[in-house]
Amino acid sequence: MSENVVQRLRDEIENGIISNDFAPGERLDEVQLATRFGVSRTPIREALMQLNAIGLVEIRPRRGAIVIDPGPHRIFEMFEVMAEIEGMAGSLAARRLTDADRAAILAAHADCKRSSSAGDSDAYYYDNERFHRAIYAASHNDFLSEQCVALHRRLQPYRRLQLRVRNRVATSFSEHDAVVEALFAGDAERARTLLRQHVSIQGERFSDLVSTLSRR
Amino acid sequence: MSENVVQRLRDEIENGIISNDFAPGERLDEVQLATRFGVSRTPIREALMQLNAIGLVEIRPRRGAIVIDPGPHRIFEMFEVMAEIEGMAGSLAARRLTDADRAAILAAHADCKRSSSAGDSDAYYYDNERFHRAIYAASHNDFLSEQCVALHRRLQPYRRLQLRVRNRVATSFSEHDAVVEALFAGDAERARTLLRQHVSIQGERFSDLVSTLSRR
DNA sequence: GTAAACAATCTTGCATACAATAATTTGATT
DNA sequence: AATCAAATTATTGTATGCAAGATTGTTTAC
Repeated sequence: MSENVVQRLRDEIENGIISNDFAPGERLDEVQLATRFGVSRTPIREALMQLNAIGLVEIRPRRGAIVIDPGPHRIFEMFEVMAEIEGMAGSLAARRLTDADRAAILAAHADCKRSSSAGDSDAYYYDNERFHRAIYAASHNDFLSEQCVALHRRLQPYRRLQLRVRNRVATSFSEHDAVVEALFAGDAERARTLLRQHVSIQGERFSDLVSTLSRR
Repeated sequence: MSENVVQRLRDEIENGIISNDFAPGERLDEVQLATRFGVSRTPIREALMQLNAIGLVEIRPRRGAIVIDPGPHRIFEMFEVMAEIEGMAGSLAARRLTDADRAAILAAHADCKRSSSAGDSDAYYYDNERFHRAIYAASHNDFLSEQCVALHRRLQPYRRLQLRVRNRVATSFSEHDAVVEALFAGDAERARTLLRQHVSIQGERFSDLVSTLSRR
C-alpha cells in the first residue's frame, strides 16, 4: 500500500473538521479513528501530527489531540489577513493577467451569475470558490496562491454561514462584477481595494454575528 | 518521556534545514536520523510528516523524504508575499501602537543601531529579527504575527546572505529609522510602503544574486 | 561491449507490542 | 456520607517486526 493512506486520512479528518463533523474542542481518539477508518493507530497519529503542524489540531502531551477552537477574535484576525492577501492577489492579477486567466475568471464569473440569479446559495458557494481561485492563479505567484487557497479553506465554514444571510449572494455577485471590471482594466489598486473590501465585509459580518449570539 | 520528543526532533530537523545543515534536495534517511538522534523510526517519521505539512520537506511515496529546494523563482515569490504581509503588519502597527509596543520597538531599534555602527553583521542579524518581531507584535493581530514569523524564518537563510553584501547593514538600519518614524507618527500608509520596500529590496537583491550565479 | 532482465538488498509503510503517564474507580477512613 | 488515597483501567508514546515496493548490482544475451 502506498503512502496515500496517511494523506487520505489527513484529508478525511481535515474535511471532518472543516465541515464541523468534528466540532472545535472535540477530542480525537486515536483508536476510535483507527477502527473507524480501518487502519492502525500509526497512520492516524501521523495524520494528526500533520494537522497539528497546520494548526487545525492541538496535541497536548500525553492527553491526546483536540480540534482547535479559534474563537471569534482569532477568526476575525484570519479574515483580516485573508482580505489583505486576497487584495494582493487581485493587484498582481490585474497587472499579470493572461488571456487564459481572463477566460477562467470569466467562466467562473458567468457560473456565479447563473447560480446567483437562480438563488442557489449552495451552487453559488462552489462557483464563488472557483472565481476566487481563478484570481489567485492569475496572480502568477504560486506561493501566494497556495497560501490563499489554504486560508480560504480554513475560513470556509464561517464564510458558508455568511451566504445564508439575506441578499448576501446577490451583493457578493455585484461585488465580483466590479472586481472583474477593475482586473480587466488593469487597475491594480482598484482591484486590491475592491477585493479587500469584499472579504472584509464577510469578516465583519461574521464578527457581528457571533459577538451578538455567543459571548465568550 | 513526553510528546516533546517529536517536537524536539521536528525543531532539530527544521533547524538543520534552515541552517543548511541538510541541503535542499538531500534525502532524509529515517534510520540514519533515528540512530543520530538516538530514537526509533516512529517519532522521526512523525516529525517528518509535520515538516511535510509545513512545506519544508517532500515525501515521495515509498521513496522517502527529501528537503524541498524552493529554487530562485519560488524564493522570489515568498519574498513578494513577505513584503506585503510585513507592510500590512506595519500598517496595523502604526494605528494600534501601544506604549509597550513603542518601547519594544525602540529597544530593538537601539540595539540595531549599536550592532550596525559596530559593523557586527551577525549581531545585527539577531537584533534585526527582534525589531521586525516587535512590529509584528504591535500589529495586534496574532494570526498575522505568527504568519510573519513563520515566513521570516523560512526566508532566514537567504536573508542572511544579504547582510554580507557591502553596506547592506547600514542601509538596512537607515530604512528601519524611516520605518520607526512613520510608525510613531501613526502614518499607516507610509509605514506599509516603507516596510514593503525594505523587504522587497532584499528579495530583488537575492534574485539578482542567484540569477547571475547559478542559472537553472 | 552494451543493454536488458532478474535477483538480492535496502527502505519505506503499516501493524502490533510494550512501556509510561494520565484518568477513573473503588475502597477506606474520618 | 463525604473525601482522599491507592489501585486499576485506559490511552498515549515509542520500539520493533513484517510485508511490499524501490534501488542497485550482477549476469546473460545479443
